Parts: sequence; structure tokens; C-alpha cells
Amino acid sequence: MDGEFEAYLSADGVDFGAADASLLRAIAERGSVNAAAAALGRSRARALARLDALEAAFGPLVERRRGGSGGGGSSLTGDAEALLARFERLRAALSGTAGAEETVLYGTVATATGELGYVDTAAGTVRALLVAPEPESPPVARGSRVQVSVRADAVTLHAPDDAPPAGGTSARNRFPGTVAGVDRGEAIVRVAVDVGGDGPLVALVTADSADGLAIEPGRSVVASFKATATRATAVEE
Amino acid sequence: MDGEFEAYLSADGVDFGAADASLLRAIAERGSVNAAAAALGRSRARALARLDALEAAFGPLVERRRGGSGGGGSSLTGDAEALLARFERLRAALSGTAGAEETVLYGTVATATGELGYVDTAAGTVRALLVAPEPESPPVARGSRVQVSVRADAVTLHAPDDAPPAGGTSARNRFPGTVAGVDRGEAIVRVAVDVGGDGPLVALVTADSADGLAIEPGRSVVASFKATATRATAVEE
DNA sequence: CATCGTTGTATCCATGCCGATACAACGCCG
DNA sequence: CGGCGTTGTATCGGCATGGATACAACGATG
Repeated sequence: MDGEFEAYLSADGVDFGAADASLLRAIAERGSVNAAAAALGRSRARALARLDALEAAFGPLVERRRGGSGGGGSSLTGDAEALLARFERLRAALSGTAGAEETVLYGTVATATGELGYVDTAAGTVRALLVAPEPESPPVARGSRVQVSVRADAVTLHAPDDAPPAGGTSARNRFPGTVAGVDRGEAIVRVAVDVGGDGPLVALVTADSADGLAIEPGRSVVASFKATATRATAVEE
Repeated sequence: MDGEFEAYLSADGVDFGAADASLLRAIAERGSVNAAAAALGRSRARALARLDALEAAFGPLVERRRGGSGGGGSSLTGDAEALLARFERLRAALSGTAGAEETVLYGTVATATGELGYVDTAAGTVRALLVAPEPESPPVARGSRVQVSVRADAVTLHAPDDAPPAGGTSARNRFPGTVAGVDRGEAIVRVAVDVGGDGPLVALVTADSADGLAIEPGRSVVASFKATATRATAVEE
């Protein structure tokens, strides 16, 4: 997955986004809506109105005081801190530097049992969560054409003789393959594994793990990932 | 993580969201912008203008023909299909029914090495990716107060005598604990594990895995999750 | 050639959001 | 009591977005 994202937390038709987070942070930092708005190049009236709208949807976020020492001021509530923390987690989950890279495999749903199904792909059969296109939509059905996404950070690499057992009751997807490429960061390593599909299966592992497995191009490995960490969504034919 | 989300794919200042996806899908289904707009209760002029804007940012999405058999019509390009697939993956990654639930642990960064660090939490030391607050911000520093989020779908459960080895070169975070609660779906199971922190560590596993481990309240288990699947983001004191 | 139903383009009006601005109220402080 | 700097509220004008509408162009079809 490449490109950029914007994400919002939603409640009662109000979307909390990056501009709102900036406003709350500026209030915390400067202690007043007036100074925060000025620092962000926004009008105070609009900032106050936006806070009213956000509070109607997300609960009390800013305690505001007029008069008194310093002329008045504002501070964040605990609810605001929690909301900011939630927003940060959402951003972190999506941010490109935090392992949002995915391997995408195309295939057809072979069996569907409740929320889980098996998908036949070029790389082999994958067990995955079947995600409905819309919250109220019918679930993905057997025979549907789907894309299966596997996050790089959900993939574990094993030496061939140290891998989880194939088949049986193990719920892990398991693919033997050959290391095709290695990109090293300071403490994390991106490993591309050729598992016989159209493109490589990508794993994001720590440098210790990579070293412990002596990861290098040409090395045989087994890649595994949880069924519940794997999503299948419908695509057009 | 609870509540609702809205997510957008961004390029060149244009955000592709649910309404845009609905428009493209309606075009594919009805074969014309006119019919699609009418079906969605939108004006044709605005729909066409929106397509122009989207195409300026994301590339050619709709092939439009005027005159001819049927009076003309429109169809999606391959780029549009790929964009829709990407948007579906984004939605699936965030959707509540697909395992986006997280355990959040608060703690302090003890060591930081490149992108990875160790965080001291009430449940014990966690190895995690340190996510900068903003793309251009300095990384999270040692001593920082952080929230550590662990997705339920990233947590693997093991019987105590079958768990990965503690310490050494293993890159997996590892927490022995006791099953505190079990919620069963048709094919997946949400398991809350008491690991000694403020709240339970939540795991989303398949029903076979849960059965294989004889998961029930009171059962001793070991929960493990990858360092690269674990994110630490800064929070206020 | 006229008709049909599409796309292409332009215009109008309504609504919502936004910054700038102004007046009012508040409570501390000198 | 006046001054200060904040919050509270209201108004104005500008801009963006959106639906409704209208005219023009296109190419197959009868």
C-alpha cells in the first residue's frame, strides 16, 4: 500500500481530524483558545464554534474560564486527552513508517464459515477474515473474487526446520519460500519472500530476528501469519 | 479502540472517501455518470466536476463516451478498480468487525534504538515501534510517556509449555497470564487475558485455535505478539 | 434527417464554513 | 474603579460546495 491517508474519528456526524487535534494541542500548550487560534492562523470565533461542535459530539473537551488571573484561559479535559490519544493511535495504525505496508493477493473464496473463509490464491490457499463491503452489506460469499491483504508487520519468518506445523489444527497461514530481497533499517528489516504468487510476500521483522535467521537473498524460509490478521475484501471481476 | 472512523486516500490535496467510492461503484453498475448521479441523489454536473477533481489527483478513473449506441456512457478504468481496491483495504483495516480492537498500555520509553524501543508498562516491558507524532517530528525519545497499542488480531495465544522461549534473541513480546473472558463468534473468538496490567490484553483468535488450547476463563496461557506489530505513540503527562 | 440519451460546459441560487471584527461579560490586580 | 486579557456572542463578507437547470455537442438508430 502506498500513497497518503487522512483519517477521522467520527461521532454524531462530526469528524475529528488533524486540524482539530492541532487546535486541542495548541490550547494545551498556550493555555487559551485565543492564543491557540492566533498561533494556528485561525479566527477565535471559528475556533470556539468548532470546539462547541466537537463537544456536542465527543463530550466535554475544553474547560474555559473568563476573567481572573491572566484574564482567563482554557485547558484540556481528560476526555480531550483520551480523544487525542485515540487519534494518535489511528494515525499510527495508518502511517507509512509504522508498518502499514501490505501484501495483496487476489483469489476466489473457496469456503466461508462465519467470519472466516479460505481463499484460493496464486500463492496457495489463505485463511482470512471475510470483510463485508459495507457495515450493513451481506458477507462475502463463496465464489466471490477477493483481494487478501496481509500486513507486513503480521508476518513471522521461521527457519524451515523451526516452522509451525503445516495443516492440522494450526490456524496460521504458512508459506514456504525464498528470500528475494532485504531492506535494512537501523532496527527493523523489510524482507520480501518469493512464495510462488504474482509478487513477493513482505514481512517486517526486527534486525535481531533477521540476524537470528541469517536472512539474505536466496535463503529458504517459512512465512506465517494469523488468519485473524488477514483480511479478504471483495473486488470486481 | 471504539467509536467510528472515516478514512480517506489522499493525493495532491484531494481526499478520496466513501462518497467517491459510491460514485465510482454506481458508474460501474449503471454504465453512465448521469444514471449514477441520479441513483445517488446527486447532480450530474457536480458528479462530473468531482470526477475531474479526482482524476487530476489520482489519474484517469472513468472513460466517458458521448453519443453512439445507448446515447453514450461511462466505464471505470483499471486505475479506478485499483483505487477502489485500495480504499476497501483501508476500510477493512479500520473496520470494527475485522479485528481492529486494541489493547492500550501506558508506559515510559526505557530504551530507543532506531525505529524500535522498549517501553516499561504496568504489565511488563514491551518492545514496540516508536511512531513520531508528525511525519516531520523528531522520534519518540527515551523517557517519553507513551501509549502502546497492540491489535487483538496480532496477539497469538500458546499453552504455557508450548510458548516461544522467553528472552534471548526472540523478538516476540511475551506475557504469561490467565484467561479472564471469552466471547465466541461463529468462527472467531475474542479472548481477554489478565497479564497483570491495568486491564486485560485482548486476543482475536480462530475458534479452532481456541478449542485446541481449551480456552476458558481461568486457563493459564502465554500471549505473544511481534515487536513490529506493536506501536508506541507519545501522550501527554 | 430527427430522435434519443449520453457527455460537456456554464449559470444560478442556497447552504455552510471561514476569517475579521465588534460589543459584552468576567474576575483578578494595581 | 480602571485596565487587562480572556471567553461569549453576533455580524459581515468571501469562498467553496452542492443541487437544479439550460444549452451545446456527440454518434448510433430508425
